[in-house]
Amino acid sequence: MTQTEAPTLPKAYQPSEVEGSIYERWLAADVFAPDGAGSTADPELPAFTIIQPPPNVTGSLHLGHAQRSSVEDLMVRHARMTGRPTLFLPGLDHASIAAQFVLDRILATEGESRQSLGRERYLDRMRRFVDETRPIMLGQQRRLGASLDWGRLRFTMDEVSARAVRVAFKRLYDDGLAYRTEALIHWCPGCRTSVSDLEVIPTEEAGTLWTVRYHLLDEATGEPLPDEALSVATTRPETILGDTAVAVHPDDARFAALVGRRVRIPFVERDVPVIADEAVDPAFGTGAVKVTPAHDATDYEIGRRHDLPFVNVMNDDATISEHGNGFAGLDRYDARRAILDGLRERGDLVGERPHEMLIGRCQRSDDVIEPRLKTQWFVRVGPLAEAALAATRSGRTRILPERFEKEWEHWLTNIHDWNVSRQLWWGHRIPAWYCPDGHTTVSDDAAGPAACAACGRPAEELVQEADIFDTWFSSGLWPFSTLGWPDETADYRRFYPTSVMETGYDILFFWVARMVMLGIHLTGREPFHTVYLSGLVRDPLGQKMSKTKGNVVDPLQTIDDYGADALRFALIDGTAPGNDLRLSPARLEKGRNFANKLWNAARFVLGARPASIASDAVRRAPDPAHLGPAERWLRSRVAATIAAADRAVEGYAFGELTRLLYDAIWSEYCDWAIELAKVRLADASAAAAEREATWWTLVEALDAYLRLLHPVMPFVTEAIWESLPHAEADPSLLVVARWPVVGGRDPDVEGAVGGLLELVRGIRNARSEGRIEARVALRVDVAVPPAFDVAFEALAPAIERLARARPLVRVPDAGGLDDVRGPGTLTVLAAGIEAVMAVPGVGGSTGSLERERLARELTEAERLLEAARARLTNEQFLSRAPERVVAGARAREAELAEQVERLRARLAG
RNA sequence: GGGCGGUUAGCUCAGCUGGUCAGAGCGCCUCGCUUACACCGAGGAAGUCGGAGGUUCGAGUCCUCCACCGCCCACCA
Repeated sequence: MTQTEAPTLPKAYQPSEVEGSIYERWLAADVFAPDGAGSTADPELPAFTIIQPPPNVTGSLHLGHAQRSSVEDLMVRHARMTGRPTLFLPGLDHASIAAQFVLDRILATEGESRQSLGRERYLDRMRRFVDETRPIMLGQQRRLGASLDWGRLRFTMDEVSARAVRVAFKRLYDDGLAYRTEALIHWCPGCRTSVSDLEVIPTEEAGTLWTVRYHLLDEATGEPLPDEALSVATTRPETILGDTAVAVHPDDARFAALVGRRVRIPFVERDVPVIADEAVDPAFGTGAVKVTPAHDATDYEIGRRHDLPFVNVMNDDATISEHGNGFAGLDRYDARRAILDGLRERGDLVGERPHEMLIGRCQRSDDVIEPRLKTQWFVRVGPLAEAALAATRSGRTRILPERFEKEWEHWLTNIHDWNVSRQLWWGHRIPAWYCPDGHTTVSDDAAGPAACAACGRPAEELVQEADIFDTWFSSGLWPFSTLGWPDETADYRRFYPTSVMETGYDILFFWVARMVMLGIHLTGREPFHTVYLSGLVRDPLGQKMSKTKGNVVDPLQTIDDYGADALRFALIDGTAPGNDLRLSPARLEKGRNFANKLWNAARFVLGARPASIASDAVRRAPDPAHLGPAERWLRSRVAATIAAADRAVEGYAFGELTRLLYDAIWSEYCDWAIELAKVRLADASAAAAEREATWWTLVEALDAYLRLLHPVMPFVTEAIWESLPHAEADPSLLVVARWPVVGGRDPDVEGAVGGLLELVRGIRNARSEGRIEARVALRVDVAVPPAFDVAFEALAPAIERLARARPLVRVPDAGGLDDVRGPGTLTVLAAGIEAVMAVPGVGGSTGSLERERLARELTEAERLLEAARARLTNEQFLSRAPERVVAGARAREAELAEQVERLRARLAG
């Protein structure tokens, strides 16, 4: 008996049947935590910490999460296998505005609302809600196989984060980097809160540009002159109610005489000055601009320069305020219509034309944003941005792909102060207290300050700020707040600064920039050394996935259909950092098929175990004394693959990593190594030691490939590894096994065996072109050059089988082939090996076929040879190209020359 | 109005610092003897690497310009 019993593994890999239990086994073994019971980390090695964007607590897993988690998990699994202590910390973000948006919609279906519940009841409701949604996201990450350290699960609204937020804010305040002031902010009437610059999406829309006449005042009487007026252009007539000046360019001769005079603003009957300001573009509209300092950014600046009054004409709900006289209470757009009607009646609406413009819309609600004057907390970002820029410029923080560093530069050099106040409820309340005398006390004490810091009034008389922080404020502390900061905890000392921050490029500014700015200021160190930006996952047509388009792919369904490994593979294979990815069924199928291929290769190997090796044998290296050329070839190729995989991982070239493993496993291991091994394993005449060496070589290579592929496809590799013999030093789970070490290469063997494989390919090719039935074995005579001698002798049986060349006859040299060459033969040339295949039954008809084929090959070879010679006759090339390149070219030339010579001889003969 | 990216086989995309890099998967065409795998095997056809210049001994790979497509940033009312 040479074979053991058939393996019990099913014929096709069934991800759904193994993934769940494997994840459970990892958890039970406690291998994800750097200090877990099953960890095999070497505490002497530097820690590797990866920062994952904490998903929204109320969300569910989408492909963006899946992609990021796949990449993050790849990195952390690789690091773990190298023996480094790794930290991959799971977390959830309270996502204040997004969460409120979700809850408000639910409340609406229940006939309730934020307002009807009130702050406390609303927050209670929210806490219950997130308790329900929390497990969803966490469970989904497990389905993907993310090796997160669940024991360190954190939430941006937990007490540790809350404390970090308070301490961070107080530090900023004490350092003069947080201040409260009345300023123009972006107001979203739909969300009833201010939003940051980044949350305003400029949207192209067809608007209208109206031209309005403002009547100049009679300088003597102070009354408006019916016939003397100044025309201004506006796209927002309702802001007329807040106008406190009209501005013209200082050099504009048309209006020079009017500067200093006054006009009357209609409806509010306010008299305002005509002023000169550089900000006015004389070429646009009428050249004169109405100035509404409380509702427009440019006007705000003009207002500050000229000390104009700021009249706020809009309420929180975008209705006109009490300053809008007769229009008070009207919705902004109703007011617009009413004002236009009024202007028409007065005869002061003198122009109206369509106007393409950019309107700011709320990222969340899509409502039109209104610039408004409001008292808010701001973070002074100038010095923080400087430090963040210094981090990237010095290389202490690196952004991948590098091109994003330019955007980073541009954004940080033009950054405005960050409005951190939100008029929402779900979030961290700003720890500022106001006393009746107008003093502000910022405290990092959970209980609040004991007294006003300025006047000592007791706590009872102080009122806490009602606003909460922008959700990104707490997210910005994530790399260190999760490690216990501001305390110098063991985790903080061990894992901070972190290693890699991975996220989508769409939140580079929202989040990454804030983490770097806050991290440097608060901890004195860059929070991570590398920012790896992923591209966005799109649908097969390249469109962004969105619920409204209905093209959203549910990762869980995909995992059900294809397996988590296939999804992970699909999200990584063939991608480059920062490049978007179109996810199609074809990509998923490639991943699934790959997993299946690997599975079946393993089934073969397990089933091919020589009977002389016990089923529970401890893995050992193949006996060098019994290695044949095929085995040496495989070991050398594995070494090459490990080296290439190392390079890919070091270069964050994960798309390259999968490509190369796919090739190595499918096109080398399965297509050739296994096929070669089959022959030797089945050879009853071979010594048991030889069969064992062959098998152990297969096992060794498979083991290495499983390790290399594990970070990408953790489930199927773990499942296979479980059945494979392990070495004494191996742990029982692949997840904590060691990343393979590059072994020695053997160029001679790679060349010799590679040449023979090419011969097989050549024979197959000739058979195919000769339309020879697959089942027919043909005699092949081969002239084997000395370099292939040993390999040929050992692999002749394999060549017979793989090329269906039977008998395979060796002749002393190429000349010997002439004896067998004839009308019924085909000639094959491969890597310096020449063979003649007999084609019985075809008879003389091979002649034209043969000539045709050889002529084609000759033409191609001559073309290449000509090009090679052209290079070598070029003086410039010889003198300027490096030695290595010239030598390569010479070798190439010689090789081609020989090939051409042979082909010519064959054609002549 | 600035800035960035993309344009490589029918489709989706790799090609790192210029010298076997013209590749992969899918699709297509032929054929399937061989108990690991039809989620498979063997063979094949298919691209003047968007266009035009330039640098270089040598350019998908660097520079300039142009054409489409996409993205980011921007206070023209």
